[in-house]
Amino acid sequence: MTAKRAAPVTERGRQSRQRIAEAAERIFGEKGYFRTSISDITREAGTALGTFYVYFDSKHDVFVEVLQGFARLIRQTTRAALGTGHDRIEEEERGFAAFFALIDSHPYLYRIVRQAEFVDPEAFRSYYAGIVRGYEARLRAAMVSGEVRALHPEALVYCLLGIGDLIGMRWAYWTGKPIPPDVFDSMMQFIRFGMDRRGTGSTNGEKEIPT
Amino acid sequence: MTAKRAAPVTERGRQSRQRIAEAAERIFGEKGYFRTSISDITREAGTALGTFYVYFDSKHDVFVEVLQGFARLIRQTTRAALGTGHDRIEEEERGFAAFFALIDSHPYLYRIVRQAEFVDPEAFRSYYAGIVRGYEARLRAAMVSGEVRALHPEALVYCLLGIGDLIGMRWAYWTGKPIPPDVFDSMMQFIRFGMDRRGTGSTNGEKEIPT
Amino acid sequence: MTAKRAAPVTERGRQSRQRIAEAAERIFGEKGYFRTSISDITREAGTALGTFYVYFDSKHDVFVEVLQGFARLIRQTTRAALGTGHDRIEEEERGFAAFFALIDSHPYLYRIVRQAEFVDPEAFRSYYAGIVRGYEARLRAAMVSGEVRALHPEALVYCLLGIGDLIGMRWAYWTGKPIPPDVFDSMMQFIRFGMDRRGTGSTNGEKEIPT
Amino acid sequence: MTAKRAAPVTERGRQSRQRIAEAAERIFGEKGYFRTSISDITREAGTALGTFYVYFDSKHDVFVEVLQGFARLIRQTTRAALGTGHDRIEEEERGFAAFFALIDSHPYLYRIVRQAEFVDPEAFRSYYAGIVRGYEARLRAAMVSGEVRALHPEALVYCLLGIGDLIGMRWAYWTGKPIPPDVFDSMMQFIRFGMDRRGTGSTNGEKEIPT
DNA sequence: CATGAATGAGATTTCATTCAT
DNA sequence: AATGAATGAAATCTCATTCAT
Repeated sequence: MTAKRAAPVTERGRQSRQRIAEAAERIFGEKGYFRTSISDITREAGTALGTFYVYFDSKHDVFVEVLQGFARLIRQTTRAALGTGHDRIEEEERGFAAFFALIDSHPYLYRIVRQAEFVDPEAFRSYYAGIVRGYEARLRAAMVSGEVRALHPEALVYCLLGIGDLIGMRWAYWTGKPIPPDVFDSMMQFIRFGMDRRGTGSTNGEKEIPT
Repeated sequence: MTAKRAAPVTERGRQSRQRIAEAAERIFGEKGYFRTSISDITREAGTALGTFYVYFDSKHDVFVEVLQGFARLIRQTTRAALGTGHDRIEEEERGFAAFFALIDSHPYLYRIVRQAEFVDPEAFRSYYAGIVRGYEARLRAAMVSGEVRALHPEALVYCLLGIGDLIGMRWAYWTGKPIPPDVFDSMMQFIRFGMDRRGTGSTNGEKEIPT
Repeated sequence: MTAKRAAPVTERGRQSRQRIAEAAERIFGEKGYFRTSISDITREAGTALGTFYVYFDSKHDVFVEVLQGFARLIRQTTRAALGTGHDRIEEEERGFAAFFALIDSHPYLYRIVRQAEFVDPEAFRSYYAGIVRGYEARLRAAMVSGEVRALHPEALVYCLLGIGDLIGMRWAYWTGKPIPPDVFDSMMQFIRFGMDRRGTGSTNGEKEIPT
Repeated sequence: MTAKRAAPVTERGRQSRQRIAEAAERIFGEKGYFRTSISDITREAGTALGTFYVYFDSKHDVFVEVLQGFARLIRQTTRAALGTGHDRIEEEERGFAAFFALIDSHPYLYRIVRQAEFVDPEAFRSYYAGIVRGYEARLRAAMVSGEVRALHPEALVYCLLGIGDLIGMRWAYWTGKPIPPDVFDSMMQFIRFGMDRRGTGSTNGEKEIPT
């Protein structure tokens, strides 16, 4: 889809393409998109410069591919956490834990997402849109079942994503280590009280939620 | 401070320098740091290319200056909201409102902050550190007075900043319009329940907060 | 050695690199290092500007390479004159003749050496050091065999190099023609009496030479 | 003569001009002509950039002035050594000693001369021509009186200048210290035997000197 | 006289991309 | 498929010089 160039047919070709894509991921993560040159990528990949253009049309092209790969990965990972908890809040907790574990094991990819906004705003928005869509649907369902309280479900999604983004940036990304448990607990406490309807029992006197 | 070049001595020089800094702010906001060239800036400022180097050492140099200017602005603005509410939560509300109004009137600056991470990670972190410091101190005070609940005050700060960041991105920055009231209300409800100790009365059995 | 850029792999690359190095030699000789621009060099070489940077890191880089090439050439040439004369003085004569012939056929290179001092003092000194080392060793040997007189062998070497430098500058380089025979004879007479122990027999009463 | 700009009329102007000329001398000596910018000079002089052009037409202009100042100085210094020795050789010795002392106290000026060749070949040659003229005349006189032997007086002058140049470069300029006595003695021994007719008594069978 | 702001031509360098082999 | 040489547009930065005050 992304690459207009012909997909490799031989096994050797497939390997070359993959080596380049993986090298791009590492270098983008290390130096950032704009400071990365094609020859940085091919040097890392151990191929000749020209080989890049056998498989990709441009630097932008490979960037988008890497970004989409990460979007897929993040969805798979968090989705895997679904259905494992007793209630919505527990699932949130597992989802966040899975997300942080992902950042931890793929710090480069995290950085790639953060800069995608400036490389290709369009791609960046659809990255978010893809995540938000499913997330919002699940929260709405939980609202219906009375587990979750929110005046504006999409706003709630962005609140949650924002929390994950910055806690992840501050502790996982900046320190290069796993999130400390007390930080995680503090964050989850905040989230639980913020969204859990039953946990607090306190919706008395509030404006009613628009469906 | 930032610029090693001599500060302008005459009024004319002062004006030129400012015209360039303001032009840089606009262009960085529009095109992003990496896609902006010095000659883009001077064209916008209406000066010759060389004039840029009379006042700044590099593109990076102006960028940091602009970033620091915004850091100052954001602190002034949010600080102005302090002491105007009856309690901590009300002050949070006013602080967030002030922040969103700021993004609204300076969308370029918002974008500049978001990309600072890739331009100069060091400057980006100190930008955050400067904001976090005061914020965290105020929250700790509110925890002492029993208004606010948090297991880990710094984590709470990053939760709140994350919410502001993404809600601001999604509604103020992406749409170019003020935050819709229902989004704002939903966000504030989430925050209020998340951090307000008294509103919920439910701190029973929790780990005690480290001072 | 000098260039950090990868050496050319194909024959075509080898030729391009050499064309550029040779063009640089000519232009440096004509206009001087500082007045030469990279595009002067590539224009002379008949390549695109960017091609220069495929093979060299900077103007300084080629310069040093050209200088080292000349150092090699000068050593080879003068060394070829060795062992052809009956005695040390005759060898000096042949050495000087060879040196002047070299200047004559490579006036550009001569100019490059003279300006190396200001381009790269370090490289300039090692150029001299390389020449002095062998020269001094040969003179010491001739002192042991009683052919040559000198209180301080290294000083003698610099005297001889100084003579060659300035006579070469005045007659070969400035006039663009071979050294006139009478000038050469006069110089050699001066040198012979200056250093030949047997020719004069007059070391009587002098401080003894430190071995 | 050199400066086409009006000579300063006030005392203040005279001082400004001199401060700039002296600053130029230092900076040219330190960084070399081509790496020196006008603003380097005025910064060192403690004046504004524009002030330079009140007194000089160009960088080249001030360079030539500095060079000529040194030419004057060197002639004065060596001439002062004349008439103080019993014979020509003794005068040579004093002349060389004076020259080396001069380099020692003005290392910058020495460097300026050496690079003049590449800044302004014309000025460089006349610098040499000015020195050679008087030098050669004195040697011819000494030849007539039978003190000195040379087949080609001008060649002898260049031999002597070459020796002074390189010995000065190697010991005075490179080391930044006075010439060691043994080096000086060795050099003078070489010169004495090389040119002194009486010291060796050996002009027998030589071609006669052209007057 | 002195100043310093302004200029713009020109130099160096990078790099995405094309292409012949 | 793979290579690496070649390209030239574009970006950054410097600096001699002019000029208004």
